[in-house]
Amino acid sequence: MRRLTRADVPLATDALARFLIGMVVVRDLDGTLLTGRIVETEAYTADDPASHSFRGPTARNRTMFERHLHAYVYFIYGTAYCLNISSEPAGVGAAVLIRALEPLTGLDAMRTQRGSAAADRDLLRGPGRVCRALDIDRRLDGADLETDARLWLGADGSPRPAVRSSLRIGISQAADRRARFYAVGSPYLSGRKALSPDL
DNA sequence: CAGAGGATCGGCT
DNA sequence: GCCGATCCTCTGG
Repeated sequence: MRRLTRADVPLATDALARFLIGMVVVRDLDGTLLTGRIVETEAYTADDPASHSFRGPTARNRTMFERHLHAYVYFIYGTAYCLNISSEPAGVGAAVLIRALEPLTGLDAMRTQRGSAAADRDLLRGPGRVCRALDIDRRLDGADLETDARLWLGADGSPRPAVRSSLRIGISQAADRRARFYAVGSPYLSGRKALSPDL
């Protein structure tokens, strides 16, 4: 598995969100590798009222303003963390939300983290589950994914899946933007089935 | 300083 | 499908 560098990936948010479908999230838990293939993302741009960055930098969202390939991790609903990858050059507040992964390796460790005997299909289906299973929380906020030992992105040379777009999930502002991207036909997607048609 | 609301999940109907 | 849990962050006074 080759580690992705900044030179490998698009700067622009929507292009990055699309590019990341098929890439691999690698979480190194003291030498145990938990990995999953990205099957679903959402783009949040600086001019998007639904984006945390829309009203400018704050203590919470500051890593959205880092240059691309930094981890932006935030806590939501008192119960869940969400993992994002910052996009765009430094100073522009934008990121890609990782919504779902197909589990590849370390499934037993993921179940331990989840604290349940979840089926493979449910281990990483949804942004909160991804963070629970991969032990991702605010400690990883701001991590540089090009150099950090704990969390990085990989390319394993597998064929690129077909990608389609849809409306985003759980959004009330700018709800009409088609900024969700998914691997067509993947059984590991979150959300209602109607949002992820195969054709 | 108080109040509202949120890029969710799991359990129940 | 709906509802509650749970708490951090931002906003306004």
